[in-house]
Amino acid sequence: MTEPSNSTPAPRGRPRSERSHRAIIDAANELLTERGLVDLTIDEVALRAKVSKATIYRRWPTKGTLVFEAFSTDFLARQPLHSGGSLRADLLAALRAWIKVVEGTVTGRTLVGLIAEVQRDPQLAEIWRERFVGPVRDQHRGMVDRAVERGELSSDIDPEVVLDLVYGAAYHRLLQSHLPLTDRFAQTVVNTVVAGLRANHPGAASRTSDD
Amino acid sequence: MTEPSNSTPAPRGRPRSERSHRAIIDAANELLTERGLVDLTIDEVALRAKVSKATIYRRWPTKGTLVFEAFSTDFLARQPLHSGGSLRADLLAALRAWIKVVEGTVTGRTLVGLIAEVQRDPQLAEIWRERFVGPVRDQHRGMVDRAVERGELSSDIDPEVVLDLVYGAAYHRLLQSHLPLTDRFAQTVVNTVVAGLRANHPGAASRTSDD
DNA sequence: TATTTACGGTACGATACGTATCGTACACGT
DNA sequence: ACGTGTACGATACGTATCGTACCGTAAATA
Repeated sequence: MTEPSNSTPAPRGRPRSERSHRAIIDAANELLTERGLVDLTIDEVALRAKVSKATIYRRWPTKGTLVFEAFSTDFLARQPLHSGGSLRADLLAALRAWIKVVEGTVTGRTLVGLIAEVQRDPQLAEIWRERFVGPVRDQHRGMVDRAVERGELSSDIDPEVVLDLVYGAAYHRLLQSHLPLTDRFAQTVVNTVVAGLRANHPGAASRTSDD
Repeated sequence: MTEPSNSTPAPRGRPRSERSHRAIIDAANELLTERGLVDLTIDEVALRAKVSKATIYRRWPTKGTLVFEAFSTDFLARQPLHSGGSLRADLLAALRAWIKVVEGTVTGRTLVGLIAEVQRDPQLAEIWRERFVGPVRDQHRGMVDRAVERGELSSDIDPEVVLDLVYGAAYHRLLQSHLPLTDRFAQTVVNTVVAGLRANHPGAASRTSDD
């Protein structure tokens, strides 16, 4: 009883190769760049990573979960926090950063592919909500919450709807690709939403100066 | 030269069976209800419609295009025009109608599945934009245009962004399913957007009375 | 040294796709 | 009536990809 009930009881047998893990993720990212999520096959990932298929399936049950891990690590690191100025400035900076990451990029293509995959695989959908939508929205909601704390916004607004308006509009253009994600679009979206919140909730009248 | 160059030159050979066409669409809709788009197979549609697979592929090149036709006929008929009152009233009525059609329904499931399919098949994506996104947006844009004509809105607003805000928020909840499409959500979305437009474009100050 | 688990390699069963072939059925024009 | 052109049902086929099973070997612990 030297180590009574530590979180990891005792690793028996041959441990999983961290090297293989990295090689798989790297190969997946390469193929994501070359072919996109739809035309990426597990067999090819295995070939590229110099790993057997079984080694991949031991770690990830489906293509979707593997791609999710390869994608999310990279994506989340590239979404910086914005809490410098006004709500308008914060939202605009965040939306611009998002557009820069997804517009015409491999990351954007993969994001779109994953959202499609999520609609087809309920198991992936759960992971998606818990490990992507949830955390990202928590972070974004912080911008709205801080505006309320500063007294810039009335406390009776619904932060969820604010996020749905701003990011909903952006995801809409990304997925339907009826119109491009221009900077003018970002400005109009943020200006309209922020103005709408102030007009409908006149509780906090201070801080009309922006930038 | 009795009929010089009529739009249809001359129907040679055996004509395509309208009866088979209907049977295929009906079978597809049945299977869409029972299994959903992902688990619908062309073989089963053929079996159910008492039709050979070749007959299906003669008309539709892929599963996506077939399902699109089965879906769109039904969906578009169930999206009535709203042009009775104010912009706020029109948008709210349209959004409520949309929610009623898609929330927890087979139609909603199929819509989600088609959007996913569109991200995987560029050929379907083109059809989708031309025959669904385009027409639906044209219709919706009419609500905004009429508000400008009535003098309720300034003419320098961008109608596209208005649609992206309202429907983008709605599609966002449908696809990410992080939160339900409640009636309160619909009200808040429309109220915020309309207020934001008025606050940012004070050109037209009349008609503040709603409903 | 025995046990346990991961490993690479590869064969395999299961689906579903979309195409091809065959002989038959149905339209039109002569 | 007959010939031509196309659609039809039936069905076989090749391809693709998935996820699993099995082999003997490698690397860790007890």
